[in-house]
Amino acid sequence: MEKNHSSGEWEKMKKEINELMNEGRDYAHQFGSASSQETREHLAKKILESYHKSLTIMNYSGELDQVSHGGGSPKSDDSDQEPLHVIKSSKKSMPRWTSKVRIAPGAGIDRTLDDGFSWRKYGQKDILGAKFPRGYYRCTYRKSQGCEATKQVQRSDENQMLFEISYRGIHSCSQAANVRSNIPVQYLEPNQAQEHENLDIVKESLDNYNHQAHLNDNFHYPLSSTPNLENSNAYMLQLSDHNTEFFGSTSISSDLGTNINYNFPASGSASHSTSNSPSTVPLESPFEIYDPNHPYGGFGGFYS
DNA sequence: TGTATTTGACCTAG
DNA sequence: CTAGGTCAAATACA
Repeated sequence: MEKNHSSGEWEKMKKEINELMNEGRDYAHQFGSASSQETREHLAKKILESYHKSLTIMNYSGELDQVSHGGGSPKSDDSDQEPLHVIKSSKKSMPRWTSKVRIAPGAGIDRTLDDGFSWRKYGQKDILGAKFPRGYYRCTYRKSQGCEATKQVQRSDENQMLFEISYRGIHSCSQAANVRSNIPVQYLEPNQAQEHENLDIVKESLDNYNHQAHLNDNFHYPLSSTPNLENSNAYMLQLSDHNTEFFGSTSISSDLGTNINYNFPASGSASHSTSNSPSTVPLESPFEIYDPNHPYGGFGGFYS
């Protein structure tokens, strides 16, 4: 993707965005240790505000020149999609966010990685520099309902109990209505690398974002329009209505320590979440630690 | 027998 | 050319 902004302008924006993001991160951090519901709600609002401002800046950031959705998805893969209207829903422009999921000693992987949706594995790939292969999953209902959602599951190198799950695309299948919170709720640990990574993504998506925001002058930020951000998914759905690329990052942590017998990826136990339980995110899962009902939890410091 | 997973080949962006 | 992402035939499983 090309960057269309003058470097001066971009630097300025970058700085502001960075500050706002940091602010949001701090709030998110506090959020993690907040005891009272009230405080958490307050912090959640602050978090949203910070990111709202960031988005506003991005939105404001200037004219967009030519669309460059050259990226697009390579394969005929997308061709089974209905014809697009204004903006092609390229893979790159799909909403994307990442969850870090840590498996708890007692909980099985299946459970831990079960986000309530049904996924079918369609590939696995060794990733350069990563000890473990990355698993590629797509929604089971892709064919029957044309659901484009996909996810990638990557086990962390250092911490074998940690999985990074990248989601892409919004579920348009019938499950979407049933699954309440497919995004684990947690705060993001302050992390330099993560910050940089996120900033890069901000940068990368900026053009796309601006362009699309431009096309949708009346961009409604869900902050006010969604009285109850029941979950981040709802949030994403809204954004996706505007074809806005954004990303987020949440990280789940829990106490752990022991090894558990796990055979990702070979045995495919990674995430065969045959959706029987949309209401999962069970109590014994690590997710419980961070009140899954909390409206804003999913922002975990970085959403984009 | 139908559905899901595995896995090597293939495709494309960078 | 390489690495990441996807396809699709073969295989496993219920």
